[in-house]
Amino acid sequence: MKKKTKILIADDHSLIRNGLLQVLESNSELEIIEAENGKNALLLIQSEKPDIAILDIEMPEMSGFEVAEKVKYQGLAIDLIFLTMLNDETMFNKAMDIGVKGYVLKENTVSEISNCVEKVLGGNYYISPSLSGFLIRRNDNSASSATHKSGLHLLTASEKKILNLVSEMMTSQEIAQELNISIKTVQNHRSNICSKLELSGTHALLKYAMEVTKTL
Amino acid sequence: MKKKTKILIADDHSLIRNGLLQVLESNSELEIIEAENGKNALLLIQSEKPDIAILDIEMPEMSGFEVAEKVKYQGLAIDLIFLTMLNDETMFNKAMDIGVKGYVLKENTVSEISNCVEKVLGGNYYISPSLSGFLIRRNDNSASSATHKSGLHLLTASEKKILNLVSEMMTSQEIAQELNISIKTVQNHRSNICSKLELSGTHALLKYAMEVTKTL
DNA sequence: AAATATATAGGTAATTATACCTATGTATTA
DNA sequence: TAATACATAGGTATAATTACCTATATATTT
Repeated sequence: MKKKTKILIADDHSLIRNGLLQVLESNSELEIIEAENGKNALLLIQSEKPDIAILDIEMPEMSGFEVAEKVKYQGLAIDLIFLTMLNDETMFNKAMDIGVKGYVLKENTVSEISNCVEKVLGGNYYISPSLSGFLIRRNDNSASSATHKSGLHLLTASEKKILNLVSEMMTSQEIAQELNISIKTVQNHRSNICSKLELSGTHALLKYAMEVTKTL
Repeated sequence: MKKKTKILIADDHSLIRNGLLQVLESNSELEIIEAENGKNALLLIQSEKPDIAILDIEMPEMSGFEVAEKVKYQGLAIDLIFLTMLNDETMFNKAMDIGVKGYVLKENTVSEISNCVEKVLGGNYYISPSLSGFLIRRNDNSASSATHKSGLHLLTASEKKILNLVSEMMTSQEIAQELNISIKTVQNHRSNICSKLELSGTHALLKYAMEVTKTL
C-alpha cells in the first residue's frame, strides 16, 4: 500500500479550510490534516510530519511566517506554501528568502491552489501570476548590486534602534529620554536615516518605520 | 412539487463561494446561484429573484453594500446577509440602518453561515456573536447616551471622513486637497476630534486613527 | 599614521500638528 | 422664533519633524 502524501492546511477561517479541503480531497492521493492557528500548525508539522504545509500568513497565536521561520530553523523536511489575502511585496520577498516554495493569493481561483500543490509536490515553485511583478523585480535586484527594498541594511545599530522606537510613534524627546542621549542626537539620527533611505516628506520616516515593522 | 428556496451567493473569491456552496448544498431544500461581483449579484437578484442573498461586502465592480442600497431602493422582496472579513462598526451600523437581516464575519465558523441562513429564512435576524458589542452599543445609543470604547460615535460624518484620511498618514495639506476644502478646516476638524476623544500629545490623533483602523 | 565610519551634540530654517481663539452660513431641534 | 449642532475658514502660539550645516571623540580600517 502506497503511502499517501500528507498535507497540512493551516488557516483560522474555517470557511477557507473547508474550501481547500474540498478542492484537495478530490485527489485521493492526499491525506489532509488541519490547524486553525499557527501554534497548532507548528505542533502538527512536528508530530505529523506532513509533506506540505499550506499556511495562511495572517493567523492568530503565530503567523504563517513565524511558523515558516521556526520550521526552517529546525531544519524540518517540509515544503511550504503561503496562502494570503495581501499581496505585500515585503512579505513576498521575506517568504522567498526563507525558502517558501509556493505563494498564492486568496483572491486567485481555486484551481490555482491545486496547481500550486501539484507543482510543489513535483519539486517546483509556484507563484501566483499576480505576483510575477514582485518576482521580476526581485531578480532584477539580485542581478545588480543588492538594493534591498527595505534598505534596513544601510542603517547602523543606533539608527536601527531609533527606527524601532520611531515605529512605536515615540517623539524624539521621548526617545532621547529612553536612551539617555540628547534630543539633538536623536534628531540627527532620524535625519540621517531619512537621507540614507532617501525618504522625504512630513512623516516619511514614521510611515516607513511602521511599514517595515508591521510585517515583522 | 414544492418550490425550493433560492439563495444567491455573491463573493469574488471562488474559494469562499466553494466553501459556502458546500455548506449550503447539504440542505437539499435550497437552490443556489452564484455571482462573482456586485454588479452580477444585482442583475441576478433582479432576474432570478432569490429569497436570500449572501453578499460579500468587499467585491469588485460594486460592493455588497452598494448592492444592498440599490435592492432596498428598488423595494425588492429579498432578505440580505452580509458576509465580510472586516468587523467595521460603521459598516455594521450602516448595514443595520439599511435593513440587512444577517451579518456574519468570515472568521466565524462555517456553521454560523447555515445558522444565519436558517434564522433569516425563519424571519429572524442573525448577527455574529463577535459583533454583539456593536449591537449592544447601538441599542445603548438609541436609549441612553453611553460612552463608546472607541469614541467613534462622538464624531460627525466629516470628522470620521478626515479621521480615515489621517489614518492613511496624510497631512492636513493633502487631506485639504483631497476634499477640496481649506487646510484650516482640516486642522480644525483634527483639533476638534482630539478634544472630543480627549487625545493630547504630538501624534495622538495619528496614533489613535491607526489603532482604530488597523483592527477593522 | 592617516583615513573612514560612527555616536554624540549644537545651530538654523521650513513645514506640520496640536491647542487654543473667533466667526459665518446652514440645517435641525426645542 | 430661539437655540443648537455642524461645516467651513481664519488667527495665534507651541512643540515636533524634516533638512540642511558644523564639530568632537572614539573605534576601525587601510
